[in-house]
Amino acid sequence: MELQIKEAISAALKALYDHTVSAEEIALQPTRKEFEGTYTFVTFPFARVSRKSPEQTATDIGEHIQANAAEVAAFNVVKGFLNISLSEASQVNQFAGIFNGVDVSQSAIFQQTATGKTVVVEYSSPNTNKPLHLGHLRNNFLGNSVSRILAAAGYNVQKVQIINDRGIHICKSMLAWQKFGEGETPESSGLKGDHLVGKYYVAFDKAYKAEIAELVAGGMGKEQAEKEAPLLLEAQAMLKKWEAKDPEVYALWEKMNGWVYSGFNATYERMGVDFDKLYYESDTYLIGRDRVMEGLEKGVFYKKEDGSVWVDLTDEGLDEKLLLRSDGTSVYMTQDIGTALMRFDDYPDLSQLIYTVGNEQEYHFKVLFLILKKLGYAWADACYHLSYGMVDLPSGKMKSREGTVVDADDLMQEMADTAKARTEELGKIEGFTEEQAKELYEMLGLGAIKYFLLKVDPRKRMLFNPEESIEFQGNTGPFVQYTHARISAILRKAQQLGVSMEDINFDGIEEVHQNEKDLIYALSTYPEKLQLAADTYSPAIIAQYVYDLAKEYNRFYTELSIFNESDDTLQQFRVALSALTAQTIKVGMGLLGIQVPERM
RNA sequence: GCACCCGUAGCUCAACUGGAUAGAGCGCUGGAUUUCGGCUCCAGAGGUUGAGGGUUCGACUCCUUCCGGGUGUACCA
Repeated sequence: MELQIKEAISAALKALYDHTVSAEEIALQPTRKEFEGTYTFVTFPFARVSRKSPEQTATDIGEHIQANAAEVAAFNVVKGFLNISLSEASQVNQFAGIFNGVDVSQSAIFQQTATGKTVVVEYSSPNTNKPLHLGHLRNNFLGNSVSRILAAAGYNVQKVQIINDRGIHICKSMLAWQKFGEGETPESSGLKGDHLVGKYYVAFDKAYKAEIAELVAGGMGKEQAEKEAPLLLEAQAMLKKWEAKDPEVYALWEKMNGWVYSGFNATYERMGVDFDKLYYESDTYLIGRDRVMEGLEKGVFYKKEDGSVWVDLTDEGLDEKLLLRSDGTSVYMTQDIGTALMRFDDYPDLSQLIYTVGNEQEYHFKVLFLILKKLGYAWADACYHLSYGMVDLPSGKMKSREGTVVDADDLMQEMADTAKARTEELGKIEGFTEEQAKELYEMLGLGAIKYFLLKVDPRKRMLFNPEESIEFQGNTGPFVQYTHARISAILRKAQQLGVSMEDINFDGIEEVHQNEKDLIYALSTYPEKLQLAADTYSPAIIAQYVYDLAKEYNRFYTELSIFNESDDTLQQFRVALSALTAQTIKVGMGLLGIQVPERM
């Protein structure tokens, strides 16, 4: 529809002013509510070629397309804005075109052509020393949703993560467990594995602080105390033993990481995210080290007197960056080089590698991509840092040492509990089994938190307000879910009454209500919203769209009755509109990783 | 110090990438159901888009200078 209008305008420009602009280059925008029309064409830029005022230009074009394009029923001009009204028939036709039959899942708006390109999306990538928190939730939901969006837009998507399973942090937990744990296990304590390990990470920190205080009290400087506290030295010694594959340390490391993984897996499952492939830092850091050595031989990097290896990025306006320590051990950057290489080895036809990582690491990725380029990898340009803002609490930043971290497991449970309370109060779930009810609470609770975290532009820092996040009204996940449940009730009733969506005589529809036009328009924009979301890696576009669509439907719903409509064809038409709206909500929410219920 | 990001209604967020009188939600005030699910819908109040200058027919959007907030700049990850 939009394309036809664009073509008509393109033809008008050619006929009136002998000015050639392809239809694709014509920009249309939706007409603002206060004016009559569906599409608006801005003529200011064309006053130059028409050599007339913008108003006159708009009028001329309007007259031309009204005369030549059947879709155009009327037009009006306000200043340089040409507002185009579509004919009733063309709007019904537009819907008929996208409705595409009873199986709404096969609607034309969901048919995206495959790009044939493979994209890898990395997300989550936690450290293995403590449980997941609210920040991880934003990361996971964002990465997972972007994966779904890209897949829907026709890409072959692979979801991966790099697990930071080695390093001083895990040694700290291991050491504390050894010292204070008394053999405690997830089974003996009843704690989830990741929470158990996290408990010892905290225990380490506490004991370490105490040691520092003691040393300082004994007259030592604070900085020195922080470096020389016995516990820290022990942890460092343990890391060296690990690198030397000391059997005892290695066994402990495997045992405790195992606990963490099973804890993480339970959390991921509840979150509804998954991965196609896992990378482990303990596998990739050695590869990175080899490549750094190669780069050194090629003269891309240089060595200082103490043996440490550096890259000089001052020509690019950045600093010098360390790649290998003087003792030959690797740093974060080293392993990231290795990880990138492994991925392009694993996926040779990879057209893009997306890193879902917080914006505090922007500098790191800038450097990483530059290094990869300097090493001569042409695919360095295919790397992209999907950078997102931190999640703040009303009290400020989340700080683990102040105990203000919002735990992922706790939060999900809280949301499900709230969903339960709301449903018991207001829900219509008579006849649900206990299983079904539980499933619903999960769907609503998770829907609320996912929607809350995804509706904000990923790049922006956002505020997590606990009270607001569990709200079920307004711009929330449950609001959209409710709309879907509401439509489902309509569709059930239609089926009961034998109102069929088959063989609708669209030609028999003469008058379409404004609410119906608005709804058709909203449905028709799904493909472009999806494309925009894919291009900008922004689930927020989809969240906004789905919300607007739900609101549009609710307006339609209050304004027009379906089953009291005496015209059978109109009744069918409205049921069909409802069915496609429900499906679009379902698909759109699906892109956010949110399920929608039939009843709630 | 230097680099990057952000600043929009009381609060949380939008604004189709330069277009009309800057829109939603929450909260506040007032309305709507002989009708299919009121977790809904409609209306009202609420703005110098942090401030100034510039480019443009036209600026929340681009340039510039300030102000305020954040992040980064480790032989940490």
